[in-house]
Amino acid sequence: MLNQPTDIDRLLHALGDPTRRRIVEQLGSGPASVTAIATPLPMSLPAVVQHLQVLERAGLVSTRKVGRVRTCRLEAERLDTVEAWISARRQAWERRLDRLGEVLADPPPDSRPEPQPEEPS
Amino acid sequence: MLNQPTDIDRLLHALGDPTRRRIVEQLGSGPASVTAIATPLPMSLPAVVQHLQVLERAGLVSTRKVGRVRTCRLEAERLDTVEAWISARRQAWERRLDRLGEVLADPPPDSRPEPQPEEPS
DNA sequence: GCCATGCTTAAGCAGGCACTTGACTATTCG
DNA sequence: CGAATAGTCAAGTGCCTGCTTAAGCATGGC
Repeated sequence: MLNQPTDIDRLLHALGDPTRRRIVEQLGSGPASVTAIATPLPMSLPAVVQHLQVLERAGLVSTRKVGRVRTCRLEAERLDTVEAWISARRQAWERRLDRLGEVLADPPPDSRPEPQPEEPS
Repeated sequence: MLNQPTDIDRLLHALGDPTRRRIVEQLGSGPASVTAIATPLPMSLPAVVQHLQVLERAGLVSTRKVGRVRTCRLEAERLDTVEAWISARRQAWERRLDRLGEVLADPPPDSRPEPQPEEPS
């Protein structure tokens, strides 16, 4: 944990907080100012700004200040990164399960790779 | 945050930690005992057990103790929950962008729903 | 120019989280 | 029966997080 956080790290951590997910969902219906985001939330404005900074560091929202109002926009493509991470792993596991299935369906006499822990009943 | 954590909450929080993701990835190549999981990790065994508890509360791994060895198994379907959450939101946003695209392509004289902040210039 | 608006900055605080060590229990093996 | 192995439990530590309040600083409308 003394390591600097990676990309997927910041993403998952940012999405791990319910307040931030709520912000993300609200931002899904269009860009909004900081106060517009903060108003429905049960906390102070600086707290919301801190959440927004976490989301921005994760790349999930981009902000732009014009005049005295900062407008926040959702960066939806960033979710592709998360989805990619998930489906990559899922595919790997499914391949493994497929191979396991083949072995179970047609067990050649000595192709057990590893003494898998099997309960001896 | 004084709220009790929801399902997706526990999932995203569990996956938000690099050590836990590493455990998940290692478990992707088959079930393993606690010490087998702990050995490659640069921390004490109790620390690993605590990570495993977080993963178990999230439903991402299930464990089973037979004799003195506890075997941990990955619950891959749990990632479907995360993927579902993501793609549900993404679809909603894409629908919105589609509608926005339609409006921009063929603007009927009075169907602007909201004064959306659009950068001047 | 003046006041309201919209943020920003700084400091501080409570609780959570990721660890540690040390002592203990339960199982297997020689 | 020991002794090694596998995990458990409890307590404690330090850092990180999610807040707070209070003050400050621009911008915009009158």
